[in-house]
Amino acid sequence: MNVQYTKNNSKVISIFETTLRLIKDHGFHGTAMSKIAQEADVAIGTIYHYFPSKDDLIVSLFQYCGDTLNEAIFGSLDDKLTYKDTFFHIWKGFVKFYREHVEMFSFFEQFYSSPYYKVNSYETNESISGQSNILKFLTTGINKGELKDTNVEALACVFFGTAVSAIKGVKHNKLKSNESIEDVVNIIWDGVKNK
Amino acid sequence: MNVQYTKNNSKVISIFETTLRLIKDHGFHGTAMSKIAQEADVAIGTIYHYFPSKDDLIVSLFQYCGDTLNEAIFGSLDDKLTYKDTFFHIWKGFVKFYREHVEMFSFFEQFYSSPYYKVNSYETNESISGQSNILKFLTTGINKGELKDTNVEALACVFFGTAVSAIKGVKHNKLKSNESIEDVVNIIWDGVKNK
Amino acid sequence: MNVQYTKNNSKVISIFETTLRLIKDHGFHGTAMSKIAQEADVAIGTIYHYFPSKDDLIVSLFQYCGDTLNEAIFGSLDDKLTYKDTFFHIWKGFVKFYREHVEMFSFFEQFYSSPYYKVNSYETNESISGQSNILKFLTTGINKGELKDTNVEALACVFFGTAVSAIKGVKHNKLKSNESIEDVVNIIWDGVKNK
Amino acid sequence: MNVQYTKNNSKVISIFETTLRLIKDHGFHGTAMSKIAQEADVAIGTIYHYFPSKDDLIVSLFQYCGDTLNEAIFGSLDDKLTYKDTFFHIWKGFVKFYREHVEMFSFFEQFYSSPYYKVNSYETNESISGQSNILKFLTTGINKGELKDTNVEALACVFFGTAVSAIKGVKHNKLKSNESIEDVVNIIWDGVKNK
DNA sequence: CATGAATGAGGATTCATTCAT
DNA sequence: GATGAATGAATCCTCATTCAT
Repeated sequence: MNVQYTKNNSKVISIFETTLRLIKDHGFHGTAMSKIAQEADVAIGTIYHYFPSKDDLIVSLFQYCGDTLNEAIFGSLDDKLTYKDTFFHIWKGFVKFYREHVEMFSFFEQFYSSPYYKVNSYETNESISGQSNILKFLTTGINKGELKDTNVEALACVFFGTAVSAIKGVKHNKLKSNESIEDVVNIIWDGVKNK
Repeated sequence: MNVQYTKNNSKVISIFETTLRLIKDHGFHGTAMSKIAQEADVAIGTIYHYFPSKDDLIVSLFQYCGDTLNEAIFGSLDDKLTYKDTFFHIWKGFVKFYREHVEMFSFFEQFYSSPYYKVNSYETNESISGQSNILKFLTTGINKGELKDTNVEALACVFFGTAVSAIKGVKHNKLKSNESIEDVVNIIWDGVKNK
Repeated sequence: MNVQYTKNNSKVISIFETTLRLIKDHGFHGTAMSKIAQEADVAIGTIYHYFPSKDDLIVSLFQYCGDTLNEAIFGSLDDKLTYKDTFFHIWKGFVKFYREHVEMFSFFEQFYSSPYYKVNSYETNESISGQSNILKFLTTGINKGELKDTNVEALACVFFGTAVSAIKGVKHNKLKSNESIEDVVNIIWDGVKNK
Repeated sequence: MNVQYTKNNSKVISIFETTLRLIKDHGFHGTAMSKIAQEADVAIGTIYHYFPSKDDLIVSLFQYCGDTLNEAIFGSLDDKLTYKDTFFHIWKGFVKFYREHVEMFSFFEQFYSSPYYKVNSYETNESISGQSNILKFLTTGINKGELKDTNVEALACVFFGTAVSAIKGVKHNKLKSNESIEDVVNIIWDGVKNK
């Protein structure tokens, strides 16, 4: 199914959101198609009208979440900020987004650690979940001399790794305050910055 | 099931290892009990003789993996190393362990992002997967003035987040060399160290 | 499942009748859902479409049998008969019904002596299996001075006990003729009648 | 297994009593051999040492219960009582016995309405559960002119039917007092007595 | 487009029974 | 005699998917 559909079709949106919610609570395989239909208040046949299979629904949902994420983080960048401020803005935007969209975080987590991930090619996923945008941003940082002159992938590893870990920390109540989160960005900025 | 059992019972070990391998390739729910039995070369009933249910098997497996991990990482610490060297040793030990036990990494990933995680209490999991040991180590670092005087949880977040991310990077072929991994530790050490 | 369904759905009827037959021959637990599906010529899933579980099927079947029984016995009462004649009519109707619906008798016998019975409340069962109708009839008899002025429950005990016993007698070939059955009613009528 | 064993073997007795209790609460098929072993505090192998199969255990248990019943009711008859008094004594003995041995009543109920019953021949059962003794007693009554000159089977039907029904009545709390039970015997005596 | 009854392969679990110690 | 680990056939139930209306 083309994701464009999404924006104009309330049934599809309802299916997406319901699926997201159910997956968060019961996992992929604890979420039956019939349950989705029931909770989204559509007929099972309707889901199959839009999505050829459950796998297809999951993958489309992955697209849907990726779009939402990209929109939220890169849709609001301010050109006038310094590189450092942009770095902080993006990293915190990441964390903020997932704190506000727990189901999506949960979905991504499960998606990446499931066999679904293997089906789609790596590159595809990258662009979907905002990774390629960030890789570009980090490369720029190296070129401008703002970041250490190392392997971008190492920087990306630090960037994403800590972000994901921070979100989990919040989720499981280890990182309790916004302050703690601020601590984390400060630490990694000290790690990645040049000199 | 008592984990002690584990070490002296070849059938249980066989069940554990087989399950680990199957879960890595097919996910939790893609791994049928009958398949485990078949591949572990025991009868289905035998599995149920040791584990009341599939859930129970999974949770016991979690314990088993945690024990193995702890043994591997904290069983070989050298008292004479400097704090920094120990920091590098542990972080790299983490990454090394999972590179050598891909099935366990895969298992943990799925476990934490699944509903199973909710069953066990948070503290339990912490001690199992070596987290509490590392928290202690980081606290020591703060007290000795080796690490920044911030929230330990923030440091832990950086420590684990990057380690996990590095392992994934290796797994998905983004971080290709040992060098890249070295880059990551260097970056975070610069981030967490005092001054 | 709503029993109303029953009367207009040939699949449900087929499931009911098949189950009744199989239970008579092989008992509750000797009757596998798959067997029912097979013999009723529906898919297993279809049974589960109408009944959430085997237990639920059994309980619904209990309702179905109760309805059939009530209809048969109380659907054909003649107002003009004397009390005594009505007494004989009902008692014999009871016996006749079960002689003609052996599977239902067998089912009830098993149902009442099984743990299923405990699930439903006592009153419910009473009305289902025609007991409350008969209690009313006996009470009327006492008030009219046709029956002994004792505890209704004692009368009911005699009424049902002998009827059930007579049916079993026929079933196991002890009571061989209609005459013998007639003997039984005569005996109890002498026992319950006033003076 | 020969029932004689029974009287001198505490393990067998324990198995019997445990089985009886479990069957009362969970039914035949809700009572697993392993559960019996557990609760009777013997090994599964031990049960199979005494009884070749579960069926065999059930049938032996049937014998055991029958023996206990016969002993209780016919072991204490007083020759000097009148026929009527003996009639009352036996009928009430029946009811009393089962009130005091609910598990046995429950067991018999289930046994008779289950496929086990069909395995054993009719005559066998009769003698076991005290039926043949009572048939003799009723025949005597006819010959002496104490009872109506009808089919013995009809009398037996009334005798057993009401007794069983009375026990159930007590069990399910319909017949609340001893008085009510007395009412029942009085009613049937009026029904069966001569003239 | 939308519906939901019907399907049946597949999976978790139970439990009577065996047998080596 | 007694034990209990091991077995695997049999069972209940789930759920993705189809298709006639």
